[in-house]
Amino acid sequence: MLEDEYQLDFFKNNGFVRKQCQTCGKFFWTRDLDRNTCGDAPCDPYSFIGNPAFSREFDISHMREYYLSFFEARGHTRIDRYPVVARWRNDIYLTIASIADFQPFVTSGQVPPPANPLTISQPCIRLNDLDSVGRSGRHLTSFEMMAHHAFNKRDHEIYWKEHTLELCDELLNSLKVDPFAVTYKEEPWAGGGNAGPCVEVIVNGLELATLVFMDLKTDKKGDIQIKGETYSKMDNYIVDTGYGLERFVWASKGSPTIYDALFPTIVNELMGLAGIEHELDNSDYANILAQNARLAGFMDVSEKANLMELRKKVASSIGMTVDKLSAIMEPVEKVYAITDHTRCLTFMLGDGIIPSNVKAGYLARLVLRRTLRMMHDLDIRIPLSEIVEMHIKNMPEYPEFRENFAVIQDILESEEDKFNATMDRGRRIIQKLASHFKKSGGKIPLSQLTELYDSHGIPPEMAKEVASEIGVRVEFPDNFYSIIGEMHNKAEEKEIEIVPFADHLKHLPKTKRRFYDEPTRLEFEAVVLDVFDNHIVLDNTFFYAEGGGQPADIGTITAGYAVYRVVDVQVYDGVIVHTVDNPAGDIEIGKGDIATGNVDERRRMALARHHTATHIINDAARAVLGKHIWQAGAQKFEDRSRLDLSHYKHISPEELRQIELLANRIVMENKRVTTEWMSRTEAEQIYGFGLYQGGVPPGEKIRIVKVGEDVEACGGTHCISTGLIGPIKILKSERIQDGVERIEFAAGTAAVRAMQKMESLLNDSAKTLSVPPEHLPISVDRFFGEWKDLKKENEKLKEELARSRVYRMLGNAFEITGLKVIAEFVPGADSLELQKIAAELLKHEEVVALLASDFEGVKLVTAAGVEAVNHGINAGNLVREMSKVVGGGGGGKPTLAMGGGTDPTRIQDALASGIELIKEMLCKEA
RNA sequence: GGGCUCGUAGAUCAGGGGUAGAUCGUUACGUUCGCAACGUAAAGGCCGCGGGUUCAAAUCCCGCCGAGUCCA
Repeated sequence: MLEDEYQLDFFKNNGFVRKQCQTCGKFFWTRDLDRNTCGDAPCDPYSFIGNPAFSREFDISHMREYYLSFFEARGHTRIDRYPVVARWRNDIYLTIASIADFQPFVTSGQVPPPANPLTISQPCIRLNDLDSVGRSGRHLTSFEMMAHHAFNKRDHEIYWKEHTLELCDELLNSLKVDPFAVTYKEEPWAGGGNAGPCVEVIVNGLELATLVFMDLKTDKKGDIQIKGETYSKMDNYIVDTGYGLERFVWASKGSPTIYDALFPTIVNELMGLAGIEHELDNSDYANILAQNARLAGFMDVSEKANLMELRKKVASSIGMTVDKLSAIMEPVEKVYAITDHTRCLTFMLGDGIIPSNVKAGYLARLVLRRTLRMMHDLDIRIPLSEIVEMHIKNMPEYPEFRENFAVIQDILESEEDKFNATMDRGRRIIQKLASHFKKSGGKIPLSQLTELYDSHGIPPEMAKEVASEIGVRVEFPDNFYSIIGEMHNKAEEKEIEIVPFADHLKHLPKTKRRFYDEPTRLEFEAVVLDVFDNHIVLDNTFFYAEGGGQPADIGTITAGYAVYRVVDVQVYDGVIVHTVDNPAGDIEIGKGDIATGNVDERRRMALARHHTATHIINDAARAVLGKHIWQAGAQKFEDRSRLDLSHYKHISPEELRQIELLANRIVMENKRVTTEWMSRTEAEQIYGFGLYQGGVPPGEKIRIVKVGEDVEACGGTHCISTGLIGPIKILKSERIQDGVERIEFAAGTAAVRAMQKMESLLNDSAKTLSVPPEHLPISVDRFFGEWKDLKKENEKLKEELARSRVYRMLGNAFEITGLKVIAEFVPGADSLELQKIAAELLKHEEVVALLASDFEGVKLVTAAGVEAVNHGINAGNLVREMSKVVGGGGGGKPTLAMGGGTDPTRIQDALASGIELIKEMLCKEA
């Protein structure tokens, strides 16, 4: 990045000089002529700990208010925060910065900002440095990014670099920050497809703010190179600032760690529960923490090796052994992490994330389980919800969290139960595995540990703990978790979506979608703009193109005498392509022809009914289950529709009935369904982000569909009033992911058909049992019970029969060299019967039995008593040879074996060959 | 969205082509004034569902349903 970018009048007029850092070589601006380092870690240490950077202390809410009103007083409009779950975006799950609120449509210039310039304090969540949280003294998973933004265009500039720096300097001055302690470090910024010059604002070793001047976008033909990417100037350029609220509070207090500055009461409460004496008044103790935070500022402590390094440095600087220091620090660090993580969870759950094993929900569970594990380590035995409640009380400026607390508590409880169940299961698995390895005398190999973690969620630390109780050693490398990461990264390949026939579409104008203006019209005329293969593009159309989980319309396109059946309709960048079915060959329609389109009414109505019904079910589910309900996906069909909802437990049959009833009431109220096009920003401000149930549509204007209480951004076709939907019948619900429930339902004719189908299922079943349908449950129960009883009785009888047959067979037995040989054909006996007989015969040690039946082909069972086996008889070999005779195979143990074949006419031959074989076996033995 | 593991008695699990098992729990009997403990015995299984391979499937293969877990 060019040096010129930073040559500002602000610096020159305010006595700043540009210097190069002696340590890191980066350039920075300072008023202090004697300064030689940039002020940032690791070049300079923290100097605000025990020595606050501001003239007075601020807590979070006062600091936030101070900042926002400061910028309000300087011409900025204050706007409300956005949720921490980035529902308006499909590229990230969590809001990671204030600018994320305005990406992509505001930053790209497509949509005007809600205000300009504006100021906001945006709660953000970043989980990148999870391992450093608690250890470094400064890392947080959740923080508020205070910001002021100005969105400039080439022809309309609000303000740019000069004023941004003026404002920053003025803010710091107003807080009585020593002007000589402030440095502005030059640091080019790039990320998310944009880049620009950037200034980091550092006070007393702590980076308090980042001022980004975003004016570049990635462009393969661009002439500006940064970090291997080429960029070009944008037409719009954006002031993107980020002031760390929590860091401001920390700097104002000068406490040893940021956690003690932010939530002292919660930290103290948890320290107490963990049995730690957290006396910050004790100067020795405070010094350990302060020294730890100062030195941690220099390094990345997420890795174990670095953490050890940190311990050594801190230990030597305060004259303590590493072991003793670790013993003090580890529990303290865990309390800090728990405090931080629970605030993160408060934001996540408060904003409606449902813990799950996918997407944002997985991130919530990740944080949640880390927290539970640490609480377990410290033996803190209070429900998670109690800590979350402390945070909620601490944040009165977020009343929505208190309102949602009942649901949050419920979620946390069920998550704790799930976690405990997983850990119990895990413990048993390890115990089993460990005792297996104890027998073989080895230790548990790494491959087993990775599988344990990957498949069962058992962390290696726990495996080690449990295995050592049994006396089996477990070792795993420090980079265990990165090994897991690599295991999963291998099969990572992204498919690039190719727009087919892009060449044809390039020059075509966007198709006019007339089904929005006249939702009930189905016949229309249009000019043919292009025809290629079996695709037709018109200048306007009433055919709905597949989108928003609604399949395409079908129908016909007619030109002259030629009629074509439309089988698919897709939209590519605004151009609607009708695909027709033409087995005959060439399409006899050309560019410029006038064509008539006819949309199939039956299908259109069926899809519209299901679409409007989907909104109603969504609304009804929210009313019955709670405000956390969010659409996680939807698909409409002609005969049914399905809707995936975020919910943390199973929808009970009773809840399902309530949802169904409520949905049908909304139908019967026959409410008007209204649609209007609105500016995105306005719509978001009026209706909130609940609009984006079905995803985020592009563009400045979005279509708002209101169905009763439900308001969504939606591009689908709808019934004009709810009464037209007809009945709504829920068909089933299933859990498609943890935290996501799917409801399948039918509307209108499809609902009637579905009910008829269920009715006939019932009637058919009832008919088989000759009972009325209402008796089915009782009758089925009775029949099943009787069937079980009969099965048992049958088995008993077979055993009895076997016993009685045995007497007869023993009488028929003939002798071969001292052994009693039985060769019998038992007509109709199944394999189990023969086995029972054989088992009975086996009680006689000198018996050799060959049993055959003609059940389903041929079944054979052979048995040899102990004495017979000693004489060289092998039942397995006998049955194998006999089975060959009847065209099959068999095998088993020397004492008892089974086999069979397909040719019943040769049963006697098989028995004869068995007898021969017995003779041979005895000869061999003799 | 992708990967992996698992569905067997009321519970926890073993078995992994050839007569379905263990432990706990349940019931009965014995011992006891009674209980606990102990002893003896019994009851309790569509081996998740549906196909396929095989003489034979709880076991192998395919599909579905259900549960768990890791990664993005």
